Amino acid sequence: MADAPIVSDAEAVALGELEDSLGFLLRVAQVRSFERFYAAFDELKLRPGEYSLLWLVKLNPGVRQGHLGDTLRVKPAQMSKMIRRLEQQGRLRRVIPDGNRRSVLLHLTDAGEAFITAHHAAFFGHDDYHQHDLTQEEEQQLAALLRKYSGIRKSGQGPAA
Amino acid sequence: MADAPIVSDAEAVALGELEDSLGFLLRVAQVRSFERFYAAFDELKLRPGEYSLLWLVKLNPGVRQGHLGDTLRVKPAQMSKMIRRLEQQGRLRRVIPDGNRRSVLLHLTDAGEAFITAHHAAFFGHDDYHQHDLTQEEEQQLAALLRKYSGIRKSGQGPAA
DNA sequence: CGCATATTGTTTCTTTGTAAAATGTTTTTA
DNA sequence: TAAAAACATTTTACAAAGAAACAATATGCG
Repeated sequence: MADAPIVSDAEAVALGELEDSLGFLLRVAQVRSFERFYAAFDELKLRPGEYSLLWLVKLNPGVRQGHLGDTLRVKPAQMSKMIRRLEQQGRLRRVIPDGNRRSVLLHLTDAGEAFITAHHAAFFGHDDYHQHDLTQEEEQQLAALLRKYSGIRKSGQGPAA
Repeated sequence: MADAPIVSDAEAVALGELEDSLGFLLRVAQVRSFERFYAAFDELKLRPGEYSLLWLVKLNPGVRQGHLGDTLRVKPAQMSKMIRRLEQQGRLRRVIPDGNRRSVLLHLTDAGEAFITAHHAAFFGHDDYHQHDLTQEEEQQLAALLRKYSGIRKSGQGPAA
């Protein structure tokens, strides 16, 4: 069912200009992405944002919680819940620094490190959870266009000017 | 604030391979799309799915509610609420056909037609609510790649085979 | 210093979305 | 032609997401 066609074969609904609407297409693509994610990671009880969050903590040890939330586009209230959950799972450690005791700095536990390593290939690798029909080149094109649409710059690359 | 950079200028969070993750990029792009939508249509009290739904009813008068839900990837329960809301707004008419009295067929009211016409340009046109930096060619490329990712075929175009 | 303002996260409350059961209708089949 | 199964939508109950108020800490300024 995950790969069933969007419209029934019987009588398709005419889309008209909606076929070219980025808002519509982005929503449909994300629903499809979630379906594929859950199909792949269901047994792990992994939620969509969790691996990404842990991944960023690994790459940026001691990052501040709010700063991470800005990056992942997760609102503070939700961030709070996610962090507590990951802490209870024993994958994340919260540190209140003496320098600024309002803030929370994040570190992976050993279990967190192990988790990231164990599922790196499933999340990022060629047996990626995205079972789409894009060629590797198309996938890279799509990623580049989404970054531009969202205003995300690749690491090395500064502003266009 | 809608166009503020994703990460603070101060110290960017390293993304690593997440920069190329379609799952992550699709989510960020959709959040950005919603921000832009609300910025443009706030005063209208228009919700993201409503214009699309009315648009499809205009193009497919008498379409069945469930069939429309499949197309828009909206679950039945939510579909029910959206339809009732649009009916109360006086833009949509629900018709129970004699042929199959389980189903609900949808038609626009005159007010619904007028609404679609009035905001067509804002939703689809060149003064589109998407204030992105893509060229027109890039926008079409992005739309095509999203369709392929999602398994949506453009109207004229049958299966690849 | 001492009060006003800003920062950073958390808690609470409301809204939105989903899953499961219920309702009413149609089709199948024994 | 009843009983059973399938279908299309709605209702209900629950879970996830968002907004606004709250608590704690830090900074600026008289």
